[in-house]
Amino acid sequence: MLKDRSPTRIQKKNRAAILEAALEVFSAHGFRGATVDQIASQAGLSKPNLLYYFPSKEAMFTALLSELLDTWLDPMREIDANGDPLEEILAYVQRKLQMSRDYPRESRLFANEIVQGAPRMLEALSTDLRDLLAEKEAVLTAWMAAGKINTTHPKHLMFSIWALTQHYADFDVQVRMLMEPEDPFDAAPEFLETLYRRMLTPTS
Amino acid sequence: MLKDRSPTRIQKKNRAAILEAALEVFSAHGFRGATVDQIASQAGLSKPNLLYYFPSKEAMFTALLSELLDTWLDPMREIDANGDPLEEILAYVQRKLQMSRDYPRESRLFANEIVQGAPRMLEALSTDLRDLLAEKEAVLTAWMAAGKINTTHPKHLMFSIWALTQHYADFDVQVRMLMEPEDPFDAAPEFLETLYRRMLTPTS
DNA sequence: GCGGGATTTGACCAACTGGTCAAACTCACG
DNA sequence: CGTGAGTTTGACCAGTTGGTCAAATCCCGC
Repeated sequence: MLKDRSPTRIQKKNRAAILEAALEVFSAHGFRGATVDQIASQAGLSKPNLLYYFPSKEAMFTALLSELLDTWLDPMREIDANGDPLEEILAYVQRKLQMSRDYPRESRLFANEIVQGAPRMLEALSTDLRDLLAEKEAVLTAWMAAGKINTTHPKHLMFSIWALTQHYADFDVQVRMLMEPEDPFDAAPEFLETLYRRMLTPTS
Repeated sequence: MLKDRSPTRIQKKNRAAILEAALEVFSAHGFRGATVDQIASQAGLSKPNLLYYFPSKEAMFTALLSELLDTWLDPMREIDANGDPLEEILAYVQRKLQMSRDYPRESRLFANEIVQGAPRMLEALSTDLRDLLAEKEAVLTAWMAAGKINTTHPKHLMFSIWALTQHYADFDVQVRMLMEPEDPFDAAPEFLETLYRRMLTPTS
């Protein structure tokens, strides 16, 4: 039986290996489509051994989600209310795009879950994400009121950034198929910078 | 045994009921997550009866995809090379947004499939969608060359329209959760019109 | 090097799932 | 009507899946 003392060396290594394997499999097949056997073989462990470290498949999934959500929201946290408004937003867009390039599995994990109604994630989203969005929405609104950036609906502005950047990770196969042999990430940064610069530069 | 003569009244009704139920269930749970029993009970038929009309779960899914893909691409087909460039694009964005509002299940069906690598759809996409995109890309390029709209990467422009409009259907739960009690579709049309107007209006 | 907790696993189980099939039922039409 | 094709289904099957468990093995501090 696994006690909840401070984790041993082996526990740390195996839990990490399991979560890494779970990310690989869950992001590719969704919760229902993934099997514990797949995760086990991906992690190089036996199925009963996985269930020694996590009480259930569900527990692996939620552990993975809560471990990743924080990292996933970091680019938004870094938006600095005291920086130059337009440059702050453009930098946020680029950070988010970078996340799609570097961590597409994480993006697809969340996408899979939300498309299906986020049954296991809605609670986390409705606290962490909601609070963070409210905070940054206030920053955007202040910038708009001060005439630093063009006025628009701040929430839809944020949604648009998420949609555009995550699209390159979530719909990767489609985008790559339509762009081959080019790499979508070659032109995407410039495209998005141009788009948001034109969108937000104040028309004095 | 089901012959491939012209369909009887009953065949038409039941095939339609099955595909409607399949759309409901597949779009909510993905291919792997959906069960034939679920589809059967949603359609008000018995499981063996479904398998009388379709040889397998896979066949229901692919029948559904090929039936819907055409409709899904219609808004893009309607882009008129002889219309006013900016207005044509803005109208396309609105048609696509309307699709997300009126047919969110279709959007999520495709999203589910593409996020997971589009294993059963890549072939259709790589012919129908690829050809259509190539055609409309040429139109966009001509408009840009003629100075009718601002110059950007035409493929990324199309991707951005898909990403932004489908986001409201695919991530519906998240968007609604963050906007409640407002309806996202109230402000979305205006937001997207403003965005693409600013993005594409030629800077003479 | 040994004792006991930590870790690992083969064997197993019950539930579920896609699919089959023969028998029953229904319906259109002569 | 009656009859044969079209339609429906209860019972069933084999493979898969999440999860259990007792026994075996490993590993660390003494």
